[in-house]
Amino acid sequence: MPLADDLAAAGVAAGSTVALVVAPVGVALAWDGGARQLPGDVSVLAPELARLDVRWTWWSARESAGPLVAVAGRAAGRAGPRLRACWDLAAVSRLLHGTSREDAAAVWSAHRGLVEPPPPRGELDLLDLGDEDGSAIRPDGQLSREWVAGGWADDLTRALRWAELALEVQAAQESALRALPDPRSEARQPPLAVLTAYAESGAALLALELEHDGLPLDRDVATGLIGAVTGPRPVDESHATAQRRGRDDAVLRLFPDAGAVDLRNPAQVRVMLARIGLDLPDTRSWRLEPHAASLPPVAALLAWRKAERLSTTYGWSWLDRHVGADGRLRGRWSAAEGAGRMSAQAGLHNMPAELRPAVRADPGWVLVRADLGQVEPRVLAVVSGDAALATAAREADMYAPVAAALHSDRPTAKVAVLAAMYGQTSGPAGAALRDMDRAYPRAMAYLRTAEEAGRAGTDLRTYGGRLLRLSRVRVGDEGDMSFDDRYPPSAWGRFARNAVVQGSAAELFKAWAVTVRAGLAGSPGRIVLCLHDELLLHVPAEDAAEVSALLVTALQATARWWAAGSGVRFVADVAVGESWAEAH
DNA sequence: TCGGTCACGTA
DNA sequence: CGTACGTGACCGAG
Repeated sequence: MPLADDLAAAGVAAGSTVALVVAPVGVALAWDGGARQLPGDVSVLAPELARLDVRWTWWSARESAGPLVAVAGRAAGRAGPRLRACWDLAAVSRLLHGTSREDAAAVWSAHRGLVEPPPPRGELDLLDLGDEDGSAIRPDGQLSREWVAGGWADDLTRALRWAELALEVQAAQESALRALPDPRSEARQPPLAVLTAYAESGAALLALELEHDGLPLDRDVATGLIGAVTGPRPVDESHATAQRRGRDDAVLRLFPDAGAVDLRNPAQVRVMLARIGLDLPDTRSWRLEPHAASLPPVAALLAWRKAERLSTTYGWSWLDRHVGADGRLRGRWSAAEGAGRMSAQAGLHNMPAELRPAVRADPGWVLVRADLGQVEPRVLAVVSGDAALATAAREADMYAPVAAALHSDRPTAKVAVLAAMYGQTSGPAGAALRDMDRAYPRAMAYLRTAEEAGRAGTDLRTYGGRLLRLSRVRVGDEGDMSFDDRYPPSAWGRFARNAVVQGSAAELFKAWAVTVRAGLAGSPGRIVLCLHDELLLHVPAEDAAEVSALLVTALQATARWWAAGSGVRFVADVAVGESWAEAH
């Protein structure tokens, strides 16, 4: 009997939650009131699984969906069935509990309210096993270290137990999310936090697909761009050294007595600059910029820095390490980092704009780019419930009405809004900030509340329910506090003020992205890059118009539930081109 | 070999 | 002295 019919007969309704565990020997499914063991290779089972209309629950997309994503692309072809709705316990755990780890041990301990155990290491230590007796849960309530290390994969009976535990965690996570207050001015079902869990789970799956599919990059174009800055690809190490020397000398010649100054050593550069009369606290480019016009050596140094950046971070070794033979740039993706933004390695998120011409569609395909306009101030209008700011956010350009309300010009209005969200304390925004307080009191109060929570060490949640852990741990008995080591106390307030806006915007963005992904089902087009407020899609040329429309309708559909009742409008700018640069 | 600092790319 | 992120070169401690 086909699996779909089997599950239907077993009472699994469309859209219901089914836990999925993928083991080498087969697949285990568990749902409320039933279970199945499906022996066999996942590559054979994958297409049928992908066609089922259920919400897959897995410990993490990487563990369970990884094999399916790899198989679906290969076996089913580019337009084959894709996994649909899911519930990613690791992603939701990060949302609900504000933890950073995604291993099952951390997910489980957060679920049971236990101390987070040490992260699993590569190899099992006998000491780890303690008095484990082979069962999944230890006497102390933690997950078995053996199971966490992959012991669930030994046979289908264990895989099924692993699926049943996933089902338990899912139910607890969902009811905890349902218990959170719905922040929308028009509360609806399902609650916003549950919808956010769906989106965060989908984003974790999307992250895996981004890793698998890669970003199309034309090696020849990239070679031309890099070569124009650094010279031709060096044939050996001495050639590379000579190229570097040539670039260095062109700068050093312009400084008197520069001699053997190492341009890569900021201390030496600072001394060198002092000799031409520039006494600066550091040598950062924004400090040098004002002197570039009057001092040719400084202009040369800044140009050198740009070239050096390209040759070290985005040069030949970058190309060799991260671009595959198939012309795809691949790096590891994370669906939620810190405040909740996606992040990516291999330079995918910080590639210099000069290299964008190298991001090129395959022949017969195009890149469709869409970015959200003024997303953070619009998000602030939604999350703070500020009626006046929401009215401004009904416009395509919301800074125009803000400028009118502040009796200022548009640039000043923009700086004032950004300054409020980012916690800027100095500069020319001061007066405009006081006007902001008068015009948008609820938005400003919302930000101030977040800042005070940051300073006081009180946990916060984003609009979608992401826990921002701001509480400080008491370290010594003298009461010295240590928060996250990254932040000095002076920055805690600014961090929190920004995190509630940036994190909520990231939730909207991911909800949009997974809606777009769903809209691409059955077509060969793919999302190939997520960049905080920008999506880049690789699609057949003949699909360009349809996909462009999808990007807009998906945003409207997302905003309907995300910003329900706020009146805030979200806008996207869409463009099509052969390259990323052209699609701007 | 490691962590800290500086620097800089993107949003 | 606006926030977030990832990356690489250099330095000094171990």
